Amino acid sequence: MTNAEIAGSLTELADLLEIQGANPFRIRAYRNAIRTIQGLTRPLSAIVDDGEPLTDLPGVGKDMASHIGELLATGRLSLMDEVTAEVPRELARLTRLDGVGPKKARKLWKELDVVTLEELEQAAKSGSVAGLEGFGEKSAQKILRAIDALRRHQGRTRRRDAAAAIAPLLEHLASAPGVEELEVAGSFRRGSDTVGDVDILARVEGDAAARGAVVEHFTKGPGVAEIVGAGDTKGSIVLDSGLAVDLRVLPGESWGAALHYFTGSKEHNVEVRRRAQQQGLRVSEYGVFRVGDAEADATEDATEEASEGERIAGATESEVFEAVGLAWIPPVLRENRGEIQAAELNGAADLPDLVRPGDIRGDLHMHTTWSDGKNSVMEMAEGCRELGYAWFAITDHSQSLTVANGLTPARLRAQALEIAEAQAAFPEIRIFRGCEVDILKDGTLDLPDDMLEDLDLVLAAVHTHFELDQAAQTERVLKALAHPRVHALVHPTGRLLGRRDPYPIDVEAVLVAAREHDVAVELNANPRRLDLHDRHLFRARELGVEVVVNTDAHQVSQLEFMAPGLLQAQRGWLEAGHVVNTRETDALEAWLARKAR
DNA sequence: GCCGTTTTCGGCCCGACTGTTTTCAGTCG
Repeated sequence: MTNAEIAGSLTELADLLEIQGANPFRIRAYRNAIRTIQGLTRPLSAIVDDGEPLTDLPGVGKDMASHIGELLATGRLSLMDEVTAEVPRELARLTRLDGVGPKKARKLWKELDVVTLEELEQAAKSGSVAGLEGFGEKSAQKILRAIDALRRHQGRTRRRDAAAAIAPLLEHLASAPGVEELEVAGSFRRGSDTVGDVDILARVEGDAAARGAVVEHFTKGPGVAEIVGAGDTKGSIVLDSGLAVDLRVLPGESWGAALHYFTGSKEHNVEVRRRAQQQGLRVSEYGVFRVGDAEADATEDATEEASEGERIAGATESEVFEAVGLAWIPPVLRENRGEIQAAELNGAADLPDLVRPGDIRGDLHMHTTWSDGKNSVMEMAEGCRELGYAWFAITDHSQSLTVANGLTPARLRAQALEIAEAQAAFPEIRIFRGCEVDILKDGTLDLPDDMLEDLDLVLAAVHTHFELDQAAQTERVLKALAHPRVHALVHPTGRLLGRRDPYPIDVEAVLVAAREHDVAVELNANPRRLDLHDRHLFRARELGVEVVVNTDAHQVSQLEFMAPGLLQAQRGWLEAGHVVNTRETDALEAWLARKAR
């Protein structure tokens, strides 16, 4: 079982235990362990195989270790069987509805015998939900809306699409009177590949009326399809695209605390607060406060401020981190994957020096009109020159990918002439001649060895037979990695965000093999792919597998995809030294030449 | 169910909103 599957099983168990009415702190213990598992970069199976005790993992004790062990060994959980004997399994699904948690789900089940979404919908329409104690007519209506929303809008929005959607709104907000500063927080700021909704923060100096006016201005912005709510501190709207956007208006004294709080991740925030608590501090979106002991509080004025404790930070994010003994942590790292430990000031903070756009010297994956690209070799060269690259590679598709007009050996040789012409026209850039070669179903490559030996660069790619099972798919790719001419495995899992899941493949085995055969893995920077995932990039870094960030541009404008790619690379903790395309021309030539001809 | 710089018991992240109440439980981010 994969870590995700194990986390999924434990989450379902925790949901059901919660509905069953288990000790809330026991539930929290499950969630803590799940969070740890979700943050792991190594497979739990590998940890067990290496003989390391699972109880070394934070939040994992004796019981949790045994649950995980059971799942790994048998794929089942005996405790789950016990719980589902009492609580219907489908009930956990109801808690996914907005406004329905474990308590309400339990009540609906016990009192109305409601288990499924359909049954709940009927009960809400018939009026029996509104008649329940603790529920009312509004609750019933809210449940119906939530059911509708769950059915209608499940998906997440790609970050780049979200950026485009909110750009006019941000411009509109910037012109609102009293707005001193604007920042997009949430997963958007953390550079996630997709976002659920967008959180915008606005710093406004002034009274409640001034803040309320900014919220009202926000609700009248461009593209607003629906106003969900609007008050003095917060407004919620839905854009025409269906993207939900929240605005929060804040005074300067808590700007940094709010920015930190609303940037998240939730897991990161929980960890920071737990840490603060151990130091006698309280962290909230309003600031960092020293917790006074109860007696001292009683002797002070009974004002709200006194009971809140002394504010020691809040205006900037840096001072919030500093107040809890941490260096400022870049938002891309805030996933509770070890960044808090790395930021400990008294442990000489050793946060990674993340790869930056200025480090990039070139791009090793792009297409031209020879296969399915929109621009010529010459035009791509011009585009790369404008980006200031030292080098780049032309890598059209190989012959078997006929839908993309893949190149036969003869056409590849003909293309060499055109590349030579471009090289002559652009002497300041080194142009490499490569190919994105298909990995065939049996793991062999789509071009004869003599052709592969004639190229500067060989990228290996899966474009077909996504239907193979994990064992077969993995074996197929491992065979390709073992070919002595392959420099990199590109878009290694084949996912298309929001459209196609990764094909089943053992990424851990692929990374280990890549290390063994000295093959780089690609981070495909196309915002629809962003493949590899950041967690796998982190793992590649751990294993010492080289990463190459490529745009896979099919037209000149797509060369700009390097930016979203680098954001994801940063989320994988990659530094310039881990990324192949930060190398200067000489070093890159040596890197290419290491694969014996 | 986990954990320990007040350690083997007694704690466990924080604040706000909503709808239902008449002082609060449940839910959310």
